Amino acid sequence: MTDPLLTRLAAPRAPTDTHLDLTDRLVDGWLRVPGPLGYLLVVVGARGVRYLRDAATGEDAFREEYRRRFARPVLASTGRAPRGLLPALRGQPSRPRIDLDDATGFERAVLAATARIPAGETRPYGWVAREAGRPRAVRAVGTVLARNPVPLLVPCHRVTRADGRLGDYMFGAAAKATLLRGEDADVDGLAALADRGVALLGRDTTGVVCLPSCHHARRITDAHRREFRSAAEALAAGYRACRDCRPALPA
DNA sequence: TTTACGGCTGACA
DNA sequence: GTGTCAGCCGTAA
Repeated sequence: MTDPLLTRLAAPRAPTDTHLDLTDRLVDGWLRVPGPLGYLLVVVGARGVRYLRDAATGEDAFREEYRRRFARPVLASTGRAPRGLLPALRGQPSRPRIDLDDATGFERAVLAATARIPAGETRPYGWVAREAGRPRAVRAVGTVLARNPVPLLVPCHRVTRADGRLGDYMFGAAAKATLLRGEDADVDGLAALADRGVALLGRDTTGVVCLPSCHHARRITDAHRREFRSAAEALAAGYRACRDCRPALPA
């Protein structure tokens, strides 16, 4: 019904980026900023953060990769980090502007769904696929997240395998665990549940079933916690899906 | 237009 | 418990 292009054209222009000088408004610029695991290289365009990678990549490789991927050059920025970027990288609830104009519709849907995963919680790839409106495109979700232009800002480290293992990560599986622990996720507890084949946790007083990392699940007392190995098992026991973490239950 | 390739998943040894 | 395989699907070349 509404043409996305028209929507964008009709949108009010972004406020002037006072932290950028004229050059930065014409050409994307990269800068080096501290991140949770070490320094990062970040490309900032006039519309927001466009690209972020580990500084260990090396500046030359970083610039080359950016040029190849976005078909445009990137210069060293003379500006400072845009508003909100540094706090967001420190884990504070800050939302720097992110420019995903080059992403496809599917990529944007995947990144948007991933961005909705609360800090300290995890969701399976299949959950992201469902939230993105392509429930069977699980593998494709992995492909999108593997090339997430703005990791950390779009928290792809919170997307894990369906069996409870953490799965792979752009910066390495160990970094994924470190980041999650830094958000106070109970990585070891979740792994222990997964090892026992527990896929969902229910609260018998409410009949609501959650993904194990859901903040509601963490508050279930031992006396009222009910463990389920599958969604079908929870459904058969009369439980309904938590409205926050939205585990997939068969219809 | 076609093909190959994954940060996956579920089923079955 | 672990290993393998086929199926899945959006992208890039």
